[in-house]
Amino acid sequence: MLNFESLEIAVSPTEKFREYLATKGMRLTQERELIVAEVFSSHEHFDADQLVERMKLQKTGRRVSRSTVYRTLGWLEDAGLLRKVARTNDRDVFEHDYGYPQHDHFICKSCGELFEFQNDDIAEILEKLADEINFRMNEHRLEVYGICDECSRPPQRRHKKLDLI
Amino acid sequence: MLNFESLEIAVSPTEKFREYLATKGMRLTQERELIVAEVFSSHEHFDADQLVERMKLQKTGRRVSRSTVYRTLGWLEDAGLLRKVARTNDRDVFEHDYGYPQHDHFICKSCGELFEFQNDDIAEILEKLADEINFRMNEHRLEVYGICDECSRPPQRRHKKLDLI
DNA sequence: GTTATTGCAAACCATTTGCAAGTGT
DNA sequence: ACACTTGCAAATGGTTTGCAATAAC
Repeated sequence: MLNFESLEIAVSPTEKFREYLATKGMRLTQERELIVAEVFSSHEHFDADQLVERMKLQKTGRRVSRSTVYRTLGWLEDAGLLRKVARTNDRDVFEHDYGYPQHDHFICKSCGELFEFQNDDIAEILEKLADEINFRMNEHRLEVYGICDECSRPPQRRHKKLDLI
Repeated sequence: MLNFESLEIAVSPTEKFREYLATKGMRLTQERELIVAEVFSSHEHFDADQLVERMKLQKTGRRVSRSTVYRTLGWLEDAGLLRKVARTNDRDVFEHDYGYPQHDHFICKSCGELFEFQNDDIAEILEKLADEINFRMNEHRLEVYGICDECSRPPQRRHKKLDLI
């Protein structure tokens, strides 16, 4: 029996989304396809508003409304293509959750920058702890707050993205 | 030289809040005192709305407005007495962050229940990782999602608090 | 043709804020 | 008198939703 699990990256995000939509009797419309394309054109974290802006910049004549962006983000999350990673400036921040390894974030309280890191030991510890209370662990979100290298340096040019993000 | 760090639990939450307020030229009013008392009367997690309700139930004639509750929550957070632990049903969820050991949570996606756990190894691993990128770590938030023991049992009576919280 | 989808504008809702009246010193 | 606070009502701002027009099959 073939192990399709290991093949998942072989399917493009768009294709995976089409499959998800199919299970809901929904269609992969032009708008949805444009959104998936834009979302997966970069690995950067983003929020709904930023995505709306990026959609406006697309050369395609097709305009995508804010409502459609919001609705589609929800489905992309359901489909396992995106996940919310944090909340910055009162906005949900998304990142790719497909074809992208599990990881967590250091978040600079000064500039708001996110730094990804990956560590298997933590997941292992969690498995063990979950087991003790018979908790069926699915996933986790780990945000580590502090001050990043750049921001902890003497007064000089530094990040200042807190209200830009 | 005395180590005051280790004495912090000796000061009551109210007293600590008074000290914080003093540094800001602010007063510990009756309203604020009632709120701190209510907040620290139980170790349960809560959101602003729940606290507003609890304030209404207090036998004191003194009524505390929603605005005051919100404002005070912010200062309690600043003062290090409370911290936001999660977001449930679009609301910020708070818990004690004073005289209470660092811990994290298992969150049941079925019933919404939070289960606390405590593990030093994780913090240790984080310290090491933070060090590698020269990140000055202050604190972290770890939420582990999954299904709790009770909810993973066969169809029977079970938690159903998702929209009650 | 029928059913899903879009964009718009309005609704929602937790949280914040302006401000006049109130309170403590 | 003075400076900080409160409660109210209104504003904010991200996100959601109702609905008539539109597009996909």
